[in-house]
Amino acid sequence: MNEELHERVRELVAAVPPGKVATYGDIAALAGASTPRLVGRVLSEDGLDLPWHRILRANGTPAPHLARRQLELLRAEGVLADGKKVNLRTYRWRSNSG
DNA sequence: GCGGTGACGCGGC
DNA sequence: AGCCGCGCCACCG
Repeated sequence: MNEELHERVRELVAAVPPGKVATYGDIAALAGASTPRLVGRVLSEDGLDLPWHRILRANGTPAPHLARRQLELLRAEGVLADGKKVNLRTYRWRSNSG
């Protein structure tokens, strides 16, 4: 595995500011990963020391097994969710042109 | 090398 | 609103 890529992901995830969120696809693209799945894999290994809760799926929903946790932590940062979905148009880190 | 798996994402029905 | 298939790729048995 490319440890550089691994670091890139960590850096990017850590770069997401409080009150904002990013998608796996965004992180993957910025990190240069060929697939967003790699992002999830990295977080599953070292996400413990990262603001992993700021990473959402492309539709604004968190991962099912972390959904409750995700939304709870985001809520503490001011990121409100509609049920299980977060309005990326409002909270997405950069690229929120719309 | 092969098949199954998974913090994903898009298209089709 | 749910279900399926494909692409993608490292990890595991």
